Amino acid sequence: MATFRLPDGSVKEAPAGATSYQIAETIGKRLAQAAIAAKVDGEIVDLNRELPADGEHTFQILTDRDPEALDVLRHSSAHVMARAVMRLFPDVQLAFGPTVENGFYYDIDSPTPIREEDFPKIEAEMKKIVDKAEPFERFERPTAEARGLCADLKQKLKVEHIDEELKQHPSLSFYRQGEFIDLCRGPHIPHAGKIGAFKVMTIAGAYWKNDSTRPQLQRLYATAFFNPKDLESHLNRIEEAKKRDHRVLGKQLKLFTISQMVGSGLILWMPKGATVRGILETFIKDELLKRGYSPVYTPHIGRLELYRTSGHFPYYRDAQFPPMYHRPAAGTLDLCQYRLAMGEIDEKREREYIEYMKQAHMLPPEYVSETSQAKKLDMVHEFVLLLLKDLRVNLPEYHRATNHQERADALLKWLLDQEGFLLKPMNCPHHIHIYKAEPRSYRDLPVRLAEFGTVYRYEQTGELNGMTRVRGFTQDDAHLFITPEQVESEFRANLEFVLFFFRTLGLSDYRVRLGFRDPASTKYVGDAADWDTAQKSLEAIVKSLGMSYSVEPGEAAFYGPKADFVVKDCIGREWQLGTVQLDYNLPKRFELEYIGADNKPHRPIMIHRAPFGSMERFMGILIEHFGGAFPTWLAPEQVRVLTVSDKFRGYGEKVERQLREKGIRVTGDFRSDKIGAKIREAQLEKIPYMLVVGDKEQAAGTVAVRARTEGDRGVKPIAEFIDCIDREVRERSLVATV
RNA sequence: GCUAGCGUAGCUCAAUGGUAGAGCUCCGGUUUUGUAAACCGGGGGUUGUGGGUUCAAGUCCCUCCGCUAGCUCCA
Repeated sequence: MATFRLPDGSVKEAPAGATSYQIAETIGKRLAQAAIAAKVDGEIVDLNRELPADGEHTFQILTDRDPEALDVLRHSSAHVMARAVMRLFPDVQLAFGPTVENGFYYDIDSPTPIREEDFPKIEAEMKKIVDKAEPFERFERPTAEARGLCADLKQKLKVEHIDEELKQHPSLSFYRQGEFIDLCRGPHIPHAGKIGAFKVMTIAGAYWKNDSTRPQLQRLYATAFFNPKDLESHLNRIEEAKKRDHRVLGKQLKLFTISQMVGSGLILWMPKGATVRGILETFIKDELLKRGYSPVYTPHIGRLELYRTSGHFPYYRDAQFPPMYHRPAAGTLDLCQYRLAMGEIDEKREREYIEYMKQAHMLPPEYVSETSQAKKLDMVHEFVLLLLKDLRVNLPEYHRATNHQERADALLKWLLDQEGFLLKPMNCPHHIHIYKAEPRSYRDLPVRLAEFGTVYRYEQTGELNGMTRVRGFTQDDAHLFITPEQVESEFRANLEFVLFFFRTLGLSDYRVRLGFRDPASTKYVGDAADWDTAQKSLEAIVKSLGMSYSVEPGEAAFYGPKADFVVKDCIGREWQLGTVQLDYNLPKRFELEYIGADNKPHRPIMIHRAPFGSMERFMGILIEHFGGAFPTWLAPEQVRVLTVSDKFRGYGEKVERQLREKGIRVTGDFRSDKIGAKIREAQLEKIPYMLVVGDKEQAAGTVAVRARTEGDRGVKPIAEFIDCIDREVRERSLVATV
């Protein structure tokens, strides 16, 4: 006999073999009918799973009112969708079908591709399944037998998954629903009839096991709810959110544009967007000066050698605009040098190199088809010989070299003489050279160098997205050079700095991510001890600030761990904004020093930080955050003067002039339109204040104030309105106060 | 980069394989107006690019470019 404690504190006893459903029945018939699943000792289980035979347990019946039940419903819906797809598409291979934030998906490999026009068919088939309300039945098989069952069902991906990851389990569970059997951990709803509403949303590609070297499957996204009303309101919410899209508002409100001619991912800030950005930049600059930062300016390009030293060029070669060399041949030889220097590489790196060569339009087919690494390197070598001859480059050291590494070295030596330049992908190497420009004493530290630094990265075409993912952007960047004792206070100050900005702008919906090193990956530089030190102090600081955060291995920068502030856009995608990064590695690479109190040289530690991240991305998120309706202190146009008829133009101009003299961003609409039309236009342009002037106002020297959010605010003397709006701006108020 | 979808006037969208059209914007005029759209007229297009099929292509097929969603990547 086991005892189960319910949420209300009451206790139920159940004999061995009893199920959650049976307990629900003892509580009430209606509850049993409404039950979706049960939660036993914190774990969600099927209603008809056998409960523990003895001991004391916590127990809860989940109904459609529990958010966790919705997750169970959606998981079951994924099975229903897969079942429908299998009926409609022959020889379908199933991969994974988990739930996600607002629904679920199933990864599918089908010889005939699924397309959007197939959705109605799939939904109709799903409806048939839901209407039949067949139960989900769980059964277990020893792992070897389970593998056999998957093989019998011709589910190759499931077999592969068992072989790769599930082998160590003694047995595996399946769920059967009618003719459909799926390897699955569960839990599930009792029967398909519980699915009240569903909709297939989109189809997209997704790599098997999220690995770009594996085959690409089709990911079918859908959502499901307990009742149709919830689905409807979910779809409405999506529609509403889309209206906040910064790409739509940016166009409507003339904040920014992107021209194909200028280039993809390159933002053209229009006057209104530039005004908002300028205000934000001034705001940051003022705050930085208060906090002991020194402004610097550095150029947009730098010598390639600089980025070879920092590691940025070799690490992110394929994500950069191609290097600039005076000699066209140098670019080609650079690629060959890169390959020779890598030597024999694994399949994954080879694939990356091939991708990069494709990008450079320099890929001989025989290189791709060649399987031997040694022969590939020989081919590159032959190609170099050809180039050197054709281009009349005299390189005796290359010819004397006896192996590919020596050849790579000889080429590199030549390349370094060629004075290649790179559009800067990062500001840090430049700032480092300002630090290095003079001897530093421990008394000078921290040195805090700040710059709105514009950087360029060649992002993959599929990644480009409005202002949030671009190829040229300006970071509100700064680099701090500090002693080990200063790590904690400086890091803490920076996190507080980011929080201050977010608070000022009313950004409260963010999460903090601690990006740590993935010990299994080779992409990181520096020794493990430095990393451990850095990661431990970082986590301790974040913890002491009382911030909630998640530690994510593999999310670190290649030179150090970081704390990122992550926000969501209007369609739920996450973007990294502010970031604070701890770096023990670049100071080593650049041999940075300061003279300590002991009169001996010491190595400083660096902090990279950008509270906004990039002006472009931040602006994009801010547009969505405010729905394009900026608070008065940020609004590109704060006030519009509207004349009731153009008889009052003279007075309107006087009001406009008085406001402009006080630094208020104001325009006048003196056209011969009706006042209603002018108001409508100003409302649509999301201007915080409209001042209506006509007969009465002209006579009394007043303005009739209309706030965008509040409507008519009554008549005020001009001077009083100026005082009010002035205060609102100085206080950086997020709401209208006039 | 990959998978799927989409590219028609400055913007939002129409147009069975058969003469490219509407609303807004813009320009000219009339109107002189009191808190979310006054009226009349006009301009505007090699239907993203290049090729193909056809008596005939915005529409069907191929190429490239761009955009959208997702995946991979993200210093």
